[in-house]
Amino acid sequence: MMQESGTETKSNGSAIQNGASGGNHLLECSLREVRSNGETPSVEIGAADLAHLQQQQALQVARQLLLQQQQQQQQQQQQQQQVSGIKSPKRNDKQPALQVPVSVAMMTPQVITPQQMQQILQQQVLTPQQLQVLLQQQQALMLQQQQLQEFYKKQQEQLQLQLLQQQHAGKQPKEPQQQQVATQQLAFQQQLLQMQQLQQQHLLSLQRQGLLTIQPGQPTLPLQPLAQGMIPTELQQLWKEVTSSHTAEEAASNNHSSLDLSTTCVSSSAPSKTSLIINPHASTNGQLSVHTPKRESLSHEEHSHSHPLYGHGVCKWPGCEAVCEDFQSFLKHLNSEHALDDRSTAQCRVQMQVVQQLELQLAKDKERLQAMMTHLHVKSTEPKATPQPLNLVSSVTLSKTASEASPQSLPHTPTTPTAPITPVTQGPSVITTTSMHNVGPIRRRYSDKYNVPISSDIAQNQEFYKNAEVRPPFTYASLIRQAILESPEKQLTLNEIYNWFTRMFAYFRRNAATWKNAVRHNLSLHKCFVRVENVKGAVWTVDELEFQKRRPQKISGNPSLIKNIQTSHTYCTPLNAALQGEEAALSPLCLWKASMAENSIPLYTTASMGNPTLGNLASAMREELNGAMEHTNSNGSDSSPGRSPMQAMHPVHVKEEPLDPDENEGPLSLVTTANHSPDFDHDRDYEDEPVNEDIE
DNA sequence: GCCACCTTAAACAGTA
DNA sequence: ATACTGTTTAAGGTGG
Repeated sequence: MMQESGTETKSNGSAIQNGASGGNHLLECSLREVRSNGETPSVEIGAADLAHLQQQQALQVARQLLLQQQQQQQQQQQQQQQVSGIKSPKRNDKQPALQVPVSVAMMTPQVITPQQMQQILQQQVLTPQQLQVLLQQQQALMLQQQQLQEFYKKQQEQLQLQLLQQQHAGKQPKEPQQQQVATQQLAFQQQLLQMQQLQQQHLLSLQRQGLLTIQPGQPTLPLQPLAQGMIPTELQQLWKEVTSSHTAEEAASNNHSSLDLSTTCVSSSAPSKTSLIINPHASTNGQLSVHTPKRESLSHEEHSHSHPLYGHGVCKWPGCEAVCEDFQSFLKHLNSEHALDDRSTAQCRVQMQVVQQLELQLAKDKERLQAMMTHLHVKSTEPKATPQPLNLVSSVTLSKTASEASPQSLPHTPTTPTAPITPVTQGPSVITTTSMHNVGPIRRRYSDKYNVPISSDIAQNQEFYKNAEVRPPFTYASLIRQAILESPEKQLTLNEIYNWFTRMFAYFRRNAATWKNAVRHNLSLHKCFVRVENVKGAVWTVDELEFQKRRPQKISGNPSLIKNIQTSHTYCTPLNAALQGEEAALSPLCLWKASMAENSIPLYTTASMGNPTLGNLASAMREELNGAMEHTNSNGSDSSPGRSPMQAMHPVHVKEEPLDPDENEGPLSLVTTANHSPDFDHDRDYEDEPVNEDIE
């Protein structure tokens, strides 16, 4: 799955700036983690996930160990104190001369930085097991160092106390004792140095193995001076950035447990003065504001149903997962366990890093998409030297059915023309949005042969339509019919139809007045839609007979029918025609398939393969394409997943038995009668929803 | 260029 | 008065 080549090393320009120097060890760890992000190559999400998971597991174990060891250390220290008989309430500040200068680097666990870890991940040379081992090694090193640090600090403290006591006790000769302690500390420092060397060796060995590449300008070990504490304004800025993150990214990031690398750092250090000035409220609501970038003034209740940190009775704070029975207890938990402290702040930073990585990933995929589109555009236009628009869709000779698919929407879709919100959406959208090049007519019609059953298309591309503001390649009539048929009662009120549109298609969440008007217009115009007075008002049903009427007629009346008959069964489902009704519509998938088939464009197998969803999409496309090619001119059953067996039927006119159309789940009994053109009802042309689908 | 189909816009009426 | 529902007409775009 991990396909990143690691060639992308562009900096994301981390917003976090290096603080001057604050000496806050706690924040240092976390800050460093975050800052390293600046040079961090983006990593496939899959890899990141893996890393997060493994890190979390390792950290959990590490924390437990750390706790135990800390306790042991305390016991040891107590014993030592008892032996030396030293005790004093006061602390160090006073004896700078005796303080052993410990470099910041020494105080900072020099484990592999996230950045380095990412590099490793990017190399894709490690198996999950290897990663696990690495992580464990890192954790172990971290632990050791932490222990040493703890011990060292205590030693220093002890030294101070001794000195103080001696001072108080009179001017007795203190040299011996001091020297003793100093020696002790010296030895300890040496231990720390050894530890560092050990870690360095570890890193070097990794490097030698090619698992880790250290960037030239970057010091490996004593990592760059850690960012010290941040000033409030910086923190607030960070908060802003965090809370203004893209929704999709947030959703994604919420699913990622943070690296939580800072936790261990935090646990061992004293409270820092950098502790933020952001009030706890802000911190808790800060994430809420993700969706409602407003402020804390909003009551918790308002968010009770959408709090990003609460779901399924569990606290979603990275690495927490505490069970909270209700929202109130969750709030309690949030304010107590995740109040504004160093730890929470550090975790937040890590989360920021996660988000930034996701953003990078998104940017990369967008770029890739652009490149693909550019490439395909050139290919489809240049070689053929056809006046056809770059539009993939249009580049194919499409018949009217699918025709309207693209274009108009472009102007209509204000959102990024390039990128659908989700990766999944990108597939289809790519096709429909190719028009972003603004070349060619806005509207195109697709060939009937590419007809795809609306139901299967919608089912297959449901997520896409829900998330991408791409106009579905179906006529209003088809969509309305689909909405009605999907309902349990096979009948819907106008409002319910509206709701279906908005629920199923992101595109119809805008310009409501326009498309609602169109819906009403279609309901009134087409005979196939029957208004039925109900107890609670009027509902709309579909007269399948009427609906199916026209298609055959069309076919019969149109010279191109014959051709369509052959081709249509290739792509479309007769059943669809019968059951689903408008099969004429072209799904993005089909469009793409069609374009690829006709343009001899290699099957899409790469780009998004790293993404499961895209991978599925791609495979689905391949499947469809293959099916299309194989079944051309054959009545063979259509095996593509989205289609029902009926779809394989010959696309001739399907006649329904005199059954109540409304009760039909599909054309109950279908009788294929070779075209019966006779009854073409010209009066209501619109009823032929047949084939025109528009895509914007 | 014509025709058919579809979309969009708008006017209008009835009803809650 | 307003909003919603439903009908109808007109205009424009697109493909056959």
